[in-house]
Amino acid sequence: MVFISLTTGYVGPVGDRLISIYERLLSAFGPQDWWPGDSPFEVCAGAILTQNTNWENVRRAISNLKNKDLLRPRAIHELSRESLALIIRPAGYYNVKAGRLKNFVAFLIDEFGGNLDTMFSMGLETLRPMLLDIKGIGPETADSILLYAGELPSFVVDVYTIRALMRHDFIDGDADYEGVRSLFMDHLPADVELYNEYHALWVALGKSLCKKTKPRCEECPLSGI
DNA sequence: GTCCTGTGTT
DNA sequence: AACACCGGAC
Repeated sequence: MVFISLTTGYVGPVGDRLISIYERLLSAFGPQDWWPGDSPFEVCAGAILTQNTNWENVRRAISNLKNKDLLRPRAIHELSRESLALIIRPAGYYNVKAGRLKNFVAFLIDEFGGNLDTMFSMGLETLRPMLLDIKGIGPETADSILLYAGELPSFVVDVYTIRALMRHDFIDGDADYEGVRSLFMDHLPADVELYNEYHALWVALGKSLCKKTKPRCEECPLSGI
């Protein structure tokens, strides 16, 4: 099926399991067509703004930036943190996130002349540790930028992924970010479209059924897997 | 473990 | 009024 055309080799029994989970999610929710962003830079900004924040509030903050023609690296670099904070206010944590956005664009401008194509041409293994060195860019934000803005095959793990995997006993309670990311990357082909869709499907599951409180487990497409 | 914060839901 | 929201720094 889809799996065969994506596969570069045998991915093992764990990979087979991960693929069957993927196929169930895809059947239940359909293709998600992420990321909601008109440009790679918008995706980078969205990845920072959505930290622990619902997407609707992020969308408002991005809309504010667009309306002022400020959704550009140079523009954000030249804005004061205080001014930027007021503009992204709907996203919450606005003082923190204004600093984080400016940290990212300072890195982008200093290291790559403000050019995202140049940044992503560094490749996954080189770029990921560089992104993680930026204050305010943690593993989930870095992987979201790499995968959804750069189209580099870095699997994104989030609270929804962890929660669902724990509820189905695929991972235990002390599982950390890198461990769960490795679970996917060590057993699946390094395929951008697969990683894109798979993460988006975990989010679809987490928002609709596998919620923090009052999960609707009886409707779970993964029951009995 | 605690802090950072607006907006919608319960 | 309390909780939840595609985290990360300290």
